[in-house]
Amino acid sequence: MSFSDFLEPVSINFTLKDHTYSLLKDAILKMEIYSPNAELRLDERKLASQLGISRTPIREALARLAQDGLVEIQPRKGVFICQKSRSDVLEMIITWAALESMAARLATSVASDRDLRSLRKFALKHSTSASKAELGEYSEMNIKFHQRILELSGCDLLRVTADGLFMHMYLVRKRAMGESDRASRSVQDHMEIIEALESRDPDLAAKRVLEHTMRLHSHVDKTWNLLENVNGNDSDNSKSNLSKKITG
Amino acid sequence: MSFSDFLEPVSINFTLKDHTYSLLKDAILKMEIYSPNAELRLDERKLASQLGISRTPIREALARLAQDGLVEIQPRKGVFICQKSRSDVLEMIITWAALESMAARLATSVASDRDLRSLRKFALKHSTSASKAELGEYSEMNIKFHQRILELSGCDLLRVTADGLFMHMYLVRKRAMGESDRASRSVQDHMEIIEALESRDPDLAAKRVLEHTMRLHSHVDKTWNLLENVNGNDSDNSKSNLSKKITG
DNA sequence: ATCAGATGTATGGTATACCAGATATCTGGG
DNA sequence: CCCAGATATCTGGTATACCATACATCTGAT
Repeated sequence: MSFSDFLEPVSINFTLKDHTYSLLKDAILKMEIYSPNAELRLDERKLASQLGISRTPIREALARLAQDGLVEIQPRKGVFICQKSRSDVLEMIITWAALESMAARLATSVASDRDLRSLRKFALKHSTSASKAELGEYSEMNIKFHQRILELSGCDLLRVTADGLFMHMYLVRKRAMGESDRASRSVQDHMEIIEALESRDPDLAAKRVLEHTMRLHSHVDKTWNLLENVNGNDSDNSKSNLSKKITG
Repeated sequence: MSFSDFLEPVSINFTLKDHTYSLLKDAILKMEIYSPNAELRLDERKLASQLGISRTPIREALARLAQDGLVEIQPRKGVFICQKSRSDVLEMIITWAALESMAARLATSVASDRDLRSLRKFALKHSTSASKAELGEYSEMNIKFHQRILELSGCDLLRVTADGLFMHMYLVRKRAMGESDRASRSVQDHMEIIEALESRDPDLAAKRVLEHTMRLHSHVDKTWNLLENVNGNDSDNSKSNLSKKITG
């Protein structure tokens, strides 16, 4: 074994730009952007010196993050992490509902019996964590369940688009999600969704996913009460109690 | 009137980066990217000299376009305009259907009678151009009609997300859309959608939008037969004839 | 004491130089 | 004539210098 056999290249196609993009994205998603002392401003030069690279790849990464809606670049002012308002979050949930409802509709046609059995098994396995109030774990599995439905649709664009929304939901997860009384209802919903998929009924599956997700909409609508000051008057939106109206 | 009164500033917050982004985006959307002699590669230095600016703002604009999925940046290879495969387009239509169907659902609750009257008037006004086979005009109005429904949902995220899809559809409009026998059916569909909205029936409105858009899916599925060589084997996708299965 | 204007500084916007990988071209041996 | 290896060059990746704006601070006049 010669010396050069140990020299595995660092990974081909590696670019600082892409690396910085993931790095910044993860950092933003992990940080508590709603804590009162959160530093919302990103200083290019500071980031550059912290990461030990120049500003160029950082600026390109920031341009991508801005396109994602994660940060806002104000010309000659600075780049700031975007805080989501209640109505932003409610719109995300609506859009998510639209996508996943369609995914469920597709899944009744294209998912295999094996896939559905696997989904049921997954849901059952994690149903206990809901009752035990292990909310962190449950929340994690909850997301996975929904992502799985998106995957089973076979439509990658639905999945990718929804992933973009989940990313933002992750930002506000601690504010909007996870109360124990919702978890048991959620488990029941999931089972009914699986049954609809198994019965290969596109309308029923779509309806159940829609209703399930719109229950989250109602919940967030009622319980979002934090730091409203940052975005001022946000309570006049006309989507209040929308969930019941539109699910027929 | 003094001299300086004539010196109107160029427009505040103007940046070359943003300007270049719109410029390149429009250029890409307008060009015939499927013509056999289309130049798919974008040369940073060439663009820079053509626009008379440096590479930096161009690179930032390209980073954003890549995030949009309009171009692909291959590290140390080059940046290329993305050609859409048939299955890409079919997935876009599915996702579009999901979004607009939800928009119609919402619109039954939040759109005013006045808005709906205006929509009906708009559809009637342009229904003639369909029969006159003025396909260019009809196609334009067709898009507008659908965008209007997205607007009437009151959910900006639905609208914005769908706009991102329309943008891509624009790229392939000459291949996928506009045959005169579809136009008259389309007009009829539109009227039925408006009726559903006016009757304030969320399920019916959602269903009719879904079926309408999935008819486009079927149409593209059947008629997409161009330049398949660029993306190789693309006919094995399992979404063929999906439209009928999933609309119940 | 207060505030308009001047000045300084921080920070994003842009241009440019240089580096490195990828590809095309050349060249010499077989 | 063909092909492997060397070489040239093209082009994207990165670093850095410089410019312009926005904002803070200072200064002096009222």
